[in-house]
Amino acid sequence: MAKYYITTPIYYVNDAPHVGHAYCTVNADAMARWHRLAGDEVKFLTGTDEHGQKVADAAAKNGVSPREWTDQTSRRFREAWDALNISYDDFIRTTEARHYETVQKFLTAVYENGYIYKDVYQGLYCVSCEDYYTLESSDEGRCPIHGRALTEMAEENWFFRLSAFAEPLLKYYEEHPGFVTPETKRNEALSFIKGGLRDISITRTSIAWGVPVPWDEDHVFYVWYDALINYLTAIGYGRGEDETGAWWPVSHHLIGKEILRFHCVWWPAMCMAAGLEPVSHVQVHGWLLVGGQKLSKTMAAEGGVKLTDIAPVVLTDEFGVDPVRYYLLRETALGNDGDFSHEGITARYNTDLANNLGNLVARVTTIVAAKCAGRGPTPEASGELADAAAAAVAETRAAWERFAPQHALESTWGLIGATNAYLERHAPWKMEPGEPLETVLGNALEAIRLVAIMATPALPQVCAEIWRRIGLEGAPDDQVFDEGARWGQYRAVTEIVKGEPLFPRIKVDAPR
RNA sequence: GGGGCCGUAGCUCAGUGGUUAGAGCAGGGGACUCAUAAUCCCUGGGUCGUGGGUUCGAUCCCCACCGGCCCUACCA
Repeated sequence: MAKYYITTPIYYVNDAPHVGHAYCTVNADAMARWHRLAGDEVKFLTGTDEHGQKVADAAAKNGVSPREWTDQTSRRFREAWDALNISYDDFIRTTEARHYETVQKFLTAVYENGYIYKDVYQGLYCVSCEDYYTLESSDEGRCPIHGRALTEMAEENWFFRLSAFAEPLLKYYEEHPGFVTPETKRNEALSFIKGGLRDISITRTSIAWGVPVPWDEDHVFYVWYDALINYLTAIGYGRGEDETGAWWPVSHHLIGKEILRFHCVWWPAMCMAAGLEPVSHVQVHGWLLVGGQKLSKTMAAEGGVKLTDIAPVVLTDEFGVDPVRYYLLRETALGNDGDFSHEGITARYNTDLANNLGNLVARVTTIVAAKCAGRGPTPEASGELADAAAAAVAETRAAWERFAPQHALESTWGLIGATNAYLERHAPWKMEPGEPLETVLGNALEAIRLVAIMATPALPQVCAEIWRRIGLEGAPDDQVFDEGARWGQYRAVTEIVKGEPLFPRIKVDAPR
C-alpha cells in the first residue's frame, strides 16, 4: 500500500478563516480523499501557525494569555474545516509541545552542522510586520505595508546560512524536475535562487512568544522558521514516535503562490542543512480573484469586496457544502489564478450539478421506479456506454494522479453527459418492460454508480446519497478505485429511491 | 527600483513553430417529454493586447510598448 502525505500551509491564527484558506484546504482534502479511494494510506495535515508578536499583542489586547487566545482562534479554523467536511488526519498547532520538541531537534541539527551563526542585525524595523526593511525596500523610511515610520534597530540574532545553499538547491531542482509544479512557479523559484541568496535572521530576542532556541535561551525562533518545520512535527521527526522514514521525503505540500519562496527556497535549504532530504513535491496554487457584480447581498454594500473578507460559511449557507467544494475544485486550474464570483458559482451549480448530475439521477430513478418495480436492473457486460465509462474512468484517474481536480471533474462530467445522451438515444421512457429496457436502465445506473465513485473526493455527501438512492449499500468512498470503478458491477441491493432533487435549481435574476 | 506571471470567441478559460485556432457557459435553430422549463442534436470569420524582429511560415520564439496581477523575505 502506497503512502500519501499531503499538507496545507498552517494558517496564521490572527486571520479569520476565509475563502482563500478554504480554496487551498478543499483542494488538499480532495487529493487526500482521492488517494484514500485509490487505496493509499493517507496522512492529511493542516493546522494553525500561532507564534509571533502579532499574536502576543492580540492576546494582550483581549486580556488573555497567548495560549488562551490561540486556543480560541485556532478553534475557528477547525470549525471552518469541519463545516466544509475536511477530512484532515491531524491538525497541528505550533504551540504544541510536540512541535517545540521537533523544532528544537531540527534546528539543533542545523546548528551542529554549522549553518547557524550569530551576528548583529541592523536595520529599519516595522513593529507591525515584525520585520526589517532595507532603505530601498521601504517606502522612504516608512513601512510599505503598514505605512508607519520604521525604527532604526540593531539586534543580535542567529542567522541561517542560506547563502550556502544556492548551488545545492539548483542541483536539487535539476535532479528533481517535478519538485515544484506548475512549471511556471518552478521557474519563479529558480530565478529567485539564481538571483542570489542572502543569509536570514532566524531568531528574535524582543519577544518571548515563540519556540526557545535550545542553545541560547534569550532567543526564540522567528515564526516562519518554526512554522515550516510543522510538516516534520506531524510525522514525529526527532521524537520517540519518529515516522519520518515512512512519510518523508515523498510528500506533498500544497501552498499558495505568495509563500513560494519559503517553501521552495528556504525550506529545502533548511532540510539540507539538517541533513534531511527535502520534500519531494510542492504544488503551488494561484489566487482566487473576486469578479462579478455581487458576491453576496450582505457584502454588496462594501464596494470593493475582497476574497479574504468572505467567510466560507456565507457560501455554504447559500449553496450547500458540496456545491462550494465542487466550485472551488472545478472552476480553476490549480496553479492559475481563478475568477471567483457569485455568478460563477451559481452557473456551476445550475449547469453541472442541478441540470447534469442531479437531473440525471432524478430521471433514471423515476423511470426505474415506474418501469422496474423500483428494483434496479443489472448492466450489460460491454457496450457503447461501457466504453464511454472506461474512457472517463481512465481520464479521471489520470487527472487526480497529476494533481488536477479540475480536469478530473471535467472527465467525470463527460460520463454524465454521455449517459444523458445515451438515454436520449434509447428513450427508455417509451420502451415496454422487458430485457431491452432493463439493459438500458441497468447501464444508466451503472454509469451513475461510477460517477458517484469518481466524484466522491469532491462531493462526498452527495455521492453517498446517490449511492443510497440507486439502491446500493455502504458508500462510494468504501470502494477501492481500480476495483470499484470497473464497469459492470451494479447490483441493486435495496429499492431505488426517487427522493427530492439533489440540487434544487437556483433562480437567477434576469440579466440587467 | 528589481524579479515574475498574464492579456485567445459575449463570459470563464484550453492550446500548438506550419493545412480551415478549440472547450464549457451564454446566444440562435431543431428534437423529445422520463426528468429539477431539465435533456439531446445542430450552430463559433475571434486583427489569438499593440508595434517591431527571427523564420519559407508565429497566436505560440526574441525585443519594445500598453494594460492587469503577483513577489520583493509573515495575506490560501
